[in-house]
Formats: sequence, C-alpha cells, structure tokens
Amino acid sequence: MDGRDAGFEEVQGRILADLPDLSSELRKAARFLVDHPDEVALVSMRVLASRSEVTPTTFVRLARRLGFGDWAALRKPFEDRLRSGNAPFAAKADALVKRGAEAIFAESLRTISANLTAAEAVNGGDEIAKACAILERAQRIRVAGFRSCRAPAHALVYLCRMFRRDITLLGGDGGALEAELAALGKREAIVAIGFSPYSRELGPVVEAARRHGVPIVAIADSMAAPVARHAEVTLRFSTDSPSFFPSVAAAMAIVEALAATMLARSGPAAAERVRETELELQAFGAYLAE
Amino acid sequence: MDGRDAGFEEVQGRILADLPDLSSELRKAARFLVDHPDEVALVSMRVLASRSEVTPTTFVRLARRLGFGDWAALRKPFEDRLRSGNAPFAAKADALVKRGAEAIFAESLRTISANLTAAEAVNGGDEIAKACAILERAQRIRVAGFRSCRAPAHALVYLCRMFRRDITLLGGDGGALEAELAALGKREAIVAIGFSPYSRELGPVVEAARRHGVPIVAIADSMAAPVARHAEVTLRFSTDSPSFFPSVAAAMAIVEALAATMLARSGPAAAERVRETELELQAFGAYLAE
DNA sequence: CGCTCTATGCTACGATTGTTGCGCTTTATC
DNA sequence: GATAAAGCGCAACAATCGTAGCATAGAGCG
Repeated sequence: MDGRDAGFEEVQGRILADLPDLSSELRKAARFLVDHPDEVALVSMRVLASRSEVTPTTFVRLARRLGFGDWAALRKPFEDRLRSGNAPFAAKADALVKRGAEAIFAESLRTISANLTAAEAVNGGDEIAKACAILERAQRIRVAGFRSCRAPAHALVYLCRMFRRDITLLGGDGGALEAELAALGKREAIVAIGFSPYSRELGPVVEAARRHGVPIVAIADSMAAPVARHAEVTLRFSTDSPSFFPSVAAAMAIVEALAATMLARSGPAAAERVRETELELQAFGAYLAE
Repeated sequence: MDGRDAGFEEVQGRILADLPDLSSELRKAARFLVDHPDEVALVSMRVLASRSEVTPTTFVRLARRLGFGDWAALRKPFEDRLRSGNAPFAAKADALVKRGAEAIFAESLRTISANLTAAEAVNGGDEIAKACAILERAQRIRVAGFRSCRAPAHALVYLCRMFRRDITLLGGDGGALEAELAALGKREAIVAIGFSPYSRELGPVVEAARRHGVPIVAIADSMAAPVARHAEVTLRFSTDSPSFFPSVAAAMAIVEALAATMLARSGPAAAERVRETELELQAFGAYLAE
C-alpha cells in the first residue's frame, strides 16, 4: 500500500502515535524499533526478534499494522537514515566541528567520560574491597553530601535502601545535622562525599566521626581533601568539566558502582531482598503501567 | 577467522594500500567498497556485485585476499561504522562473564562510560539548542524527577539556581505535587526526567503540562517513554549497567552538560551572576577554609 | 456456559543469502 | 608454441532469510 518512501522522522512519529493502541508483543517490537534504529537497518529480522524477545512473525505483523505492505517497506526508512547525507555519522562530525554554544554539550560529555576512565584507573580493587568491608560491618550507615554532592549522596542512600534498611542521609531537614551527629552510634559508619571547595558542613561530620570512633569512607576529589585525611578509605573521582561547574557525574558513577559491588558481595540473599523491594514498589503502584 | 575486530579506518587503509596490487576485478570491487561504504553495510553481496559490475564471488575472494576469513568479517567494520553507540549487547555479554565481586566496580564504570558516548552520539546539536531555547523562553522552570531520578533532578535545579532564580523542584514536600501542578503558569516550562519503569508521579505531571499548554523537555531512556511522547524535545540517555540497578549517571552528565550549555548561551551577564552567587556563598562561610 | 474474535507461537515453504568446486580464459614462463 | 599458473564466471550447495498458514490460548460478549 503506502508504497512510496516515507521519511524516518515520519515513520517514527507514526510508530509513537500508534504505540498506546498496540498489543503487548507488537508494542515490544515497536519500542525496539525506536530505541535501536541502527540495528533495524543492519541486522536480520530474526536477530532483532531475539534481541527484543519477540517472535520474528511479530515484526511482519507490525509492518502490516503500521500500514506497510512489507517488512522491507518498514525497514527502508531505517536504511535510508544511515545512508550518507543525514547519517548520525554526519551529525557526529558536525558536533566535533560545531563551535557554537551547543558544542559545550558534547564537550562536557566527553570530559565526563574521561573522568570515568580516570576513576576506574585510580580506584584499585583494594580500596573497593576495604570500603565494602567497612560498610558491611557497620550496623548503620550515614551518608553525608552537601550542595552539589547532595545528588550522589541521595542516590547512594536510595540504592542501598533496596537491600538494607539501616542507611540514612545526614542533614535531611533544616538544622537537624548536629542532633543527628550527637546520636552517632559506636558501630556505625559514615560515607562522606565532597570536592574542593569543601562544604562547611563536612567539618562537624568528620569531627563527630573522630570523637565517636566511627570509620569514614570518603568519596573525594583528592587524597588531600579534609574529609579524606581522616578517612579509612578514599575513593577518588575527578570533577573536570569544560564549563564553570565542576561535574559530580563521576561521583555519581562511583556511588552506583559501589552499591552494585556491595550487592554482589552480599550474596543471593541480598539480591532476593532487592527483588522483593522492587515487587513491593510495583504492587504499591509506584510505576506507570506500560 | 581473522579474529579481532578491526576499525573501519584501519580496514580502509589496508584496502587502499593493497589497491594497486589487485587484479582488475578485485580492484573494481575494492574501489566500490571505499566509494560506497554505506551500501556495503546495508545491502547484500549480490546487489553490491551487480552495482559494481562484478560477480558475487569476487567479493568473497576480496575478503580472503585482504586477510579476512569471511565476507562477514570484512563487512563488519562497515556495519559498526554506522552504529551510533547503543551497545545493549556488549553490556549484556559483559554481565554473563562476571568475575569476582570487586570486578563489578570497574565494569560498572566502563559501562557507564559507554552510556556517555552513546548519549553524545544520540543527542545531536539540534535537540540541545531546541531544549535551551524552550527553557530560556520560560518564565519559570519546573523540574520533575522521582525515585532514582530525583538525584539528577535535584542537580539540575541546584546548577540552574546559580544563574536564574526561577527554577524549582516538583514534589518537594510530601503530597504537595498536585497543588504545585494546579498552579502551573502559562509561560512556564517543565523538565521531566525518567526511565523505564516510569514513576507513577510522572503521569500527573505530563497531564498538567498538556492542560496548561506548557512545553516539556524530556530527559528519558527512550523516545517511546510516556514522558517523551508529549515532549517538545527529548534528550536521551542509556541506563545500561552490569548490575541489578539501572544507572542514572548518564542522566546526571546530561543534566550537567545542559546547564553548562544554557549558561554558555546566556552570555557574559549570566556568567557574572554565577560568579556573584559563588562569592556570596563563600562570604557566607559555606566552604571550609583550605 | 459456549461462542467469537483477536493475539500469539510454531512450523513449513519458497526465495535469497554467502560460499564452493569446476571449467574456461588469459597471462606468464621456458 | 607448449605448459603451468592465475583470474574469473557459472552453477549448485547448505544455510538463512522473510513470509504464510495453522493451532492454540485467552479475552469479551451473549
């Protein structure tokens, strides 16, 4: 039918428009099309099917459902998209050359990526293992992170809550910080996240830790960071960025990797707890139905 | 099989180097490869053959002659050249080969780094400019991000506060979300961050946006995300991770890059505002003296 | 309950894929 | 000028491709 060649944007728009009305299998297939447009043009239907966990037939039916006579017809705009001209290849080259204000976007991402590889290089397996050991031994974990470091601190608490209840974010509500620190228990541990210039609130935190003899796991930009000097272990990250703002994305990555490592070390029981938590969230209606 | 995967540039170089020594038919085929690299990846050998006026067999012989075991092996770098960056396959394969518990740390960082390059590839210059334009035009910006996406949402608000006052985080205090949405102004804009499975709270947000005719800038893992379907622009990020937890580090990086781009576009006046804010923080005693 | 209709998976079919072996033609060598 | 070697096309191969047909499962309705 629809015969003539449709532009990729047009086809993608049609798919997105029809998406809610599709059946579950057709929707899975359609989602895969918009999520992996490159693969659609490059590999066979059967490969697409196995990757998207759908039967090959579904793609034929999807093509028909969208008004194409053929799978080849639906696939064609995906191929044309890759042909020289408006290819993402050209876009990539553009991004490299583009000198406008938008260039800083790509530059930022590239710099942050470099920060990540640096983090991988500088944080050997020993530090990770040591940090995990400290945190596993602790009865309760307190996480400190202020200003821009509040985001990774929040993320660490959120992730670890998935498999242990006894982890809290320090300085949650206004002015409660000192009270929380006074209540520090002996068998607890502190994770302190920060980079230069260091937030003032970190001062009381490390001081309280020393007074109560509580170990500190630092996540900082330097071994010379005030928070790192009194820490048992320090995981380092770099905040390099082409812009005025230092980047905490690398700290974010470290936090995620740390949580993943702790989970992996905790064995299948903890993993099961995560699954349960997830199921409970689902039953709670925390997520939108797909 | 020639084993390792060769980069496209490398293969092209090898072809050009061998070109003079090839026989007439092989040379015709080889020339076609370097002249039409897109087609090599997109169509079958027989089509290639008829277009370059050569027999299909010649391509097989050419592959062998160049040191590849297969036509598929020679063709592979041509395919990879067209792939943007999405590597859901590599990540899954990595997960299968998981080694010690600590190895997952380095693996996480590497996967997240791949997510970043994918984000750079998939977010062309147009989307960034469009997103910035929308946000600059808005009188006020509301940022929505829930659960694990709260961290990047928080970061975006924090960063933008440095150079404009009129940006707020949605759903701050318990249950206030609906009230905030009811008060949505006409000339505002919404930034919505989310990935699958999508938080339930995003539903009311996009609905309110549509009702008030407020534009949405989505930061999501798919064009098919419910929040992306009603968005003016969508910046995409990937949440691939070797562990159970999806990663929001790439979203974090996008948020930082977006803030940096907005600042760069706003000219020196905004940059001056940032400097002032920073100075005020310092005078306030927000930072520890080094 | 029984019936219909849609959604989905399975199997098989013809077409097309990349590859091979054979034979013809051309080129180089003595 | 004979002979070996290499380049090349043709036809046939198994494998894989996209597709059609049928069977089953489940939802919706009377």
